[in-house]
Amino acid sequence: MEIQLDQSSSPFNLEHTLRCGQLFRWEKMGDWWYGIVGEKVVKIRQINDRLVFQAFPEKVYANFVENYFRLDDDLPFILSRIGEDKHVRRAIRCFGGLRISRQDPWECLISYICATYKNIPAIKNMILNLSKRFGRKITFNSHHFYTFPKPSDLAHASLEEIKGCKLGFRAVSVLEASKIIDRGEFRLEDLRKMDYEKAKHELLSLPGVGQKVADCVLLFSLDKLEAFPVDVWMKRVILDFYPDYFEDSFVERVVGKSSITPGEYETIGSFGRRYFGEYAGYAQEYLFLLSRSQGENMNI
DNA sequence: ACATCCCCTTAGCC
DNA sequence: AGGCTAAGGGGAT
Repeated sequence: MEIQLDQSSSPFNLEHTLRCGQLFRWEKMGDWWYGIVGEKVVKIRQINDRLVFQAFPEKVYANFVENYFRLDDDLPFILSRIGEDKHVRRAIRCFGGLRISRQDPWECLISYICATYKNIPAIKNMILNLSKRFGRKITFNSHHFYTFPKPSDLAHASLEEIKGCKLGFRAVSVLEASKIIDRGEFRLEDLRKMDYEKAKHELLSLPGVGQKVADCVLLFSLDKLEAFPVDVWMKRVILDFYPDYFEDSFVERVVGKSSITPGEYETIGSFGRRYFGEYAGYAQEYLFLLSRSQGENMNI
């Protein structure tokens, strides 16, 4: 199957989208990207304006790919809004066509609980371990892939089994959150129809979910494009590019710290939403990629 | 080689 | 209330 893109009305860059650190389940082999999405392996490549894809064991159609990569977002409009800022405009020139993905909320939640205080290669490794141990094996093009475990798979695992996937202290949060989701006490899909603030408040009640994890889940899986995740990279970028929007004492206090308090997180996050508007999450992704590429430490 | 720091932070303690 | 600290283990320097 393939999708014909119109780069002027609907720009898309597969490479930037898969390399920007929002997704942990994609790997490039030769000219093709292979990813595990739900119960399927998806193989995809972009050749100029063509997106060519194939899935196994079940087929997927254009609407599946369009939904996953949010090709329904009006990207030219979004970029014109956030691109009023000169730093974001520079990021857009470098990484135009980057899109936020629409992930499965359950997988996204567990992935970002695992992401706590970890670098991206290590996060990928933990998720692969969980999937090998608790997911389903799919062999395609003579490569082995493993689907992401379902809530009941993790909820009924022992703490030791989950720790065996190299999750460290995150294992307790992953197990407890899985039990809550599996028992039906927390319905992730219900968050989609709530506003950003309410949905975030709900997510914060889950173990292992702080503001950063909540914002990532809301942005990458629940259509809250105003979510503005603040990690150490984003803290640096914001204080570096926009110091005049904060009190001098705030900048002085926060700039040298490797971690930030919940209050400081809120200050930076609400600046992002106020300054960039309803598509703050898109601005965050462009700035995130820019900050990481500048240091040349693209350990993604 | 090898030590040391860092990591898309959270939660528990005081 | 808010500052301090511990918590896997792998990657980067």
